[in-house]
Amino acid sequence: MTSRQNRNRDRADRGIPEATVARLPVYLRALHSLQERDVATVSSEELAAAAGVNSAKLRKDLSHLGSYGTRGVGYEVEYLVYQISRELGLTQDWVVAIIGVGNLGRALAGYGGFASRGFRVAGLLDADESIVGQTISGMAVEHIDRLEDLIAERGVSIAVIATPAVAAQGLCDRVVASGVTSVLNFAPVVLSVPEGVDVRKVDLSIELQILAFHEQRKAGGPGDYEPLAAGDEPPGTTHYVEAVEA
Amino acid sequence: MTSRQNRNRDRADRGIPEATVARLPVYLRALHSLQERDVATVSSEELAAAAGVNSAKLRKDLSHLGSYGTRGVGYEVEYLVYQISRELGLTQDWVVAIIGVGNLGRALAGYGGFASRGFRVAGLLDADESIVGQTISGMAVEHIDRLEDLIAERGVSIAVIATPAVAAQGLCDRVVASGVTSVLNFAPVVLSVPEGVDVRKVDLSIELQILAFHEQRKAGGPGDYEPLAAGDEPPGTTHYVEAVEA
DNA sequence: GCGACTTTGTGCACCTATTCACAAAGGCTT
DNA sequence: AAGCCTTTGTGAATAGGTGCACAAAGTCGC
Repeated sequence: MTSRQNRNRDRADRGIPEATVARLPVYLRALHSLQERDVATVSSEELAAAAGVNSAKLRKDLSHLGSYGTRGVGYEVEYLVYQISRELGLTQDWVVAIIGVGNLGRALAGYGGFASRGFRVAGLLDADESIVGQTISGMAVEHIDRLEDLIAERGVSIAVIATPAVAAQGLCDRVVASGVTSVLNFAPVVLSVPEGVDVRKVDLSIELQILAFHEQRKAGGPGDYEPLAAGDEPPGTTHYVEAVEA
Repeated sequence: MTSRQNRNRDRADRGIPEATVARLPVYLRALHSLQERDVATVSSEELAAAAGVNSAKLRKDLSHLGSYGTRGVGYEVEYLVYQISRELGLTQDWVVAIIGVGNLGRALAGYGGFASRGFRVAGLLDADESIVGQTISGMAVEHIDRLEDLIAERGVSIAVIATPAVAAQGLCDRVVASGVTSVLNFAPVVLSVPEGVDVRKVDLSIELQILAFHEQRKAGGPGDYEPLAAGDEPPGTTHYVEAVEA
């Protein structure tokens, strides 16, 4: 029934679940690492272990792309790499601009994982005159005034915002006004954008806070020792605030 | 029924959904920003807008902590800040070690969002002799050999791994062996840890890949133009691989 | 002190995601 | 060429998360 000829049509093309999309890059990385070790074939069990998920989930995820496995054998690594890459859109080049060249921007500019997966950094921009003109990872930092020109000239399709929080929304607006519809935001603010623009957020401190929550739970949880009897505290007293505010 | 005296007991203490936990830090940030503007009271509608979620979700999330709002009025900002901080465990100090002092490690070391939310960076470690001894954000970089000592001496409870991929698992093992049960991993690998240890992953390139997927969908999606007739490709041919491998 | 108005907290229905468990499929051995 | 063995792909059950819509609760003006 599923001959190799019509596999592409068999997959439910327009409906890959978001949760699956978020895991595909993880599978892809595991597959690349298998490729480096010259592994030609992998079972769902092995690949799932390498990706840190359970094997049923992996198989269901892959089944959304089509039937790329062989029963009794497993998946052909190379073929699967191609199919996932294609589904994620990594077989084409994406032009990225990095806005804000502080430590984080520098880390991003030098991150090998971008270039090797179809992402080409075409511009580094900053507002700080003392940074503009510097060469970072072989690329000159340009002034933020040139943002709109640069997006248009170089065909930027993804903007990475790595600026302080206060600057982020304004820059996001400019970027969106220039036609960019995908933004990766590292600034600790919620960006508001018009319909049709995708924003993904990476927040360093949120992850730490989630860890702290679980760590606290392991140690007994809040309320067990009641650091101060908060429930009896009349609102308006302020002394508890200094515990969390720098 | 819910007098202020027994609010703490009213909340369903041991069952805060994971999805809620992940949003609490976002609410907290929005609340801090309201505090700075001297706003004393906020409705679920307003706070939800500031946090970028819908108001029913916000109310349900907060209801998991207890009943901290007043019908007809809203939530008292200061009180809510305290309750969320306490639930997340931010009223106590967390001692953090940053392992790997490349650009990313530096960015993390200098990130203000840590210090101001109960996270104290107590050590910066690296294996590179030319980095050891340097002062980053007012703190001397120490040699990775001192990892175990340092964790024990300073009571490190959270380890942040910001090293190249190859080094990450080995360092993670050492950190876990020293008793750390919370790890924040920036290296692009899946870390395996024993039961009881929490790992959270932040992956810069995965987020970009997810954006690329959606960007591609906006432009018509894969399969619409069929860059090459992949379904008809016999497995074993390799020319498509160079499209995705650096 | 009362009624109108606002806003919370939540029951319910829906949707998405996860996991189990197994029939169907394919390869390999004899 | 037949049967055994492995592993996929997926139906069905379960769990988890979201959002609507509204009753309950509380404030504020008069």
